[in-house]
Amino acid sequence: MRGRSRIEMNEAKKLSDEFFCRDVLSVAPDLVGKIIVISSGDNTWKRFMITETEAYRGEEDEACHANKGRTPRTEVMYMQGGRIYVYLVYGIYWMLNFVTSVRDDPQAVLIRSIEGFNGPGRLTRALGIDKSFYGEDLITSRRIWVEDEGFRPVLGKSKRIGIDYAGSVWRNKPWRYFII
DNA sequence: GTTAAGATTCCG
DNA sequence: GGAATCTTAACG
Repeated sequence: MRGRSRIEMNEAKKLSDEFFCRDVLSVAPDLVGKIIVISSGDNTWKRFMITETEAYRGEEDEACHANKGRTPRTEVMYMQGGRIYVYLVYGIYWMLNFVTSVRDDPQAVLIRSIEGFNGPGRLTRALGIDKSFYGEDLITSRRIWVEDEGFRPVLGKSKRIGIDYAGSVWRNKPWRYFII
C-alpha cells in the first residue's frame, strides 16, 4: 500500500460516529467480534472482544426503555449514536449499552457478553462500568472506545432475553446476535 | 409520599 | 424456585 506503513495497515481501527449512526439492526450484529478498549488506569488499557449483543429499537419497541417516551433515564438514547447508555437493573447490575442511529431516534445495543465474561451484569462488573459512564462519548473518550481488528465471526441469532413483559410481537423479534 | 417492577445473577 | 437490592416511573 503506497504511503502506508505495514504497521499502520495492521492497526486496529477505532469505530467512528458513522458506524454508530446507522440503524440498530445493522449496528448490533456488526458489533459482535469488535473490541472494547477500556482504561485500567496508569496509561494502560484492556481489550475485550464482544461476543453477544441485543438490539433495542425505538419508542414502538415494547422491550425498549424508550417505549415509555423521553425520561431522564432514556435521555441519552435520543442523542446521536456513539454515546453510552448505562442503567442499574434489579438494584444490583449495571447494563452497558451503545446508542445508535440519528438524533431523536432512540435506539441502543445491549452488550450481553464479552470474551471471558458471560452475561451483561458480570461483564460490567469485570470492566468497572457504572453510572459514571452514562453519556460517555465512544468517539472522543480516552477511557473507553471500540475497535475493529478485522474479525468477521459467523453469527447466530435468537429472541432477546429477559423481556417477557413485552407483547408477543416484540418479545419474539430475533434481535439477539452471538458468535456461533 | 408510596409502590411495583425490573434488558440479572447466585444460591439452595 | 427464590432472594438480593435500589432506581425509576407511575400514581395519589
